[in-house]
Amino acid sequence: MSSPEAKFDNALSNLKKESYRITEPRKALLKLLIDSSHPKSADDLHSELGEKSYDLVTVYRNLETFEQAGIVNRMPTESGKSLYELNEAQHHYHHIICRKCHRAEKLDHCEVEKLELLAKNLGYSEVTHVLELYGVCEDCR
Amino acid sequence: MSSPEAKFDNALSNLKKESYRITEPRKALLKLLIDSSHPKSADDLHSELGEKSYDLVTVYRNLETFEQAGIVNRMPTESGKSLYELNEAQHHYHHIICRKCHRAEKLDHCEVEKLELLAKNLGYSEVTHVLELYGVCEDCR
DNA sequence: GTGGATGCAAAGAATTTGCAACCAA
DNA sequence: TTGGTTGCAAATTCTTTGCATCCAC
Repeated sequence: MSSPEAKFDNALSNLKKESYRITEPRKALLKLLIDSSHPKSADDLHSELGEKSYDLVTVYRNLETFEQAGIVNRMPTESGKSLYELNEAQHHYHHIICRKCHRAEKLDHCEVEKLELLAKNLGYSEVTHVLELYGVCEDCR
Repeated sequence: MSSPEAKFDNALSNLKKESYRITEPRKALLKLLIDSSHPKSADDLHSELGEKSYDLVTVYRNLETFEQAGIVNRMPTESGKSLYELNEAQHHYHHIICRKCHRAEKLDHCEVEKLELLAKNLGYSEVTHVLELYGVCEDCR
């Protein structure tokens, strides 16, 4: 588990590796993502940056850039909007998302390897998966 | 494993149980869903009904009704649109979806019970999950 | 200086809502 | 008959695109 500073530097070097530029909006977004305890939507991130600071379009474009640089993961949700979180390559996990308040909480463990193997045996390549659990949290009940 | 006719009758009785009415568009949609070998989008279903037969809005509204009656499952996908499939309570499975042609194929097995238990222990109720695998199929490679 | 990045406006795609006409029970 | 259902139009929500300006390298 690395420090926020290390994560930040690591993300910057990933960007440089793909010859993306280091800009103010990108640095601000990265810091936010690194400090996030749970996955957030483009809109959440935009609000947290301060509505007027950078355009929502810039947030979307950079999240896409980050995804391509392997810095963040995008996960589509039941509600139709996507959430983004830092890609912590070390360990793979999923979330339980509250249907009411939409907060997401990490769940360690992932047992999907068997299914991925099955898919590969069926002839699929570049296999990945999206797994999210939904429920109603104590506070919302 | 029940026959298409049995599935149809079963779906109708589910609708009646919740005092939803049996209408032509609903019957047509149910038949389509029962005959579907893979999950489909609202738009797919609308096209297959014949563009002009029933309104796309009606398809959306009825898919939502079906979901509430427990007749279909809705699954959000990577691309942002949702797919619908008949809810076959007997056995639970997931799909591998091709990133190029978007066809979905069933995968038997599901090992997510452990994660659901974890979520319940964290205080969540009504826990369900969405799991989809993505890859590129042989034909698209 | 030059090509990638940004902001603003506008377009797009999927889905939802309002309301009058309609029809299943 | 009457309240659920439908169709049409329009609104919403999330996300993407076009284009002129700007700035990181």
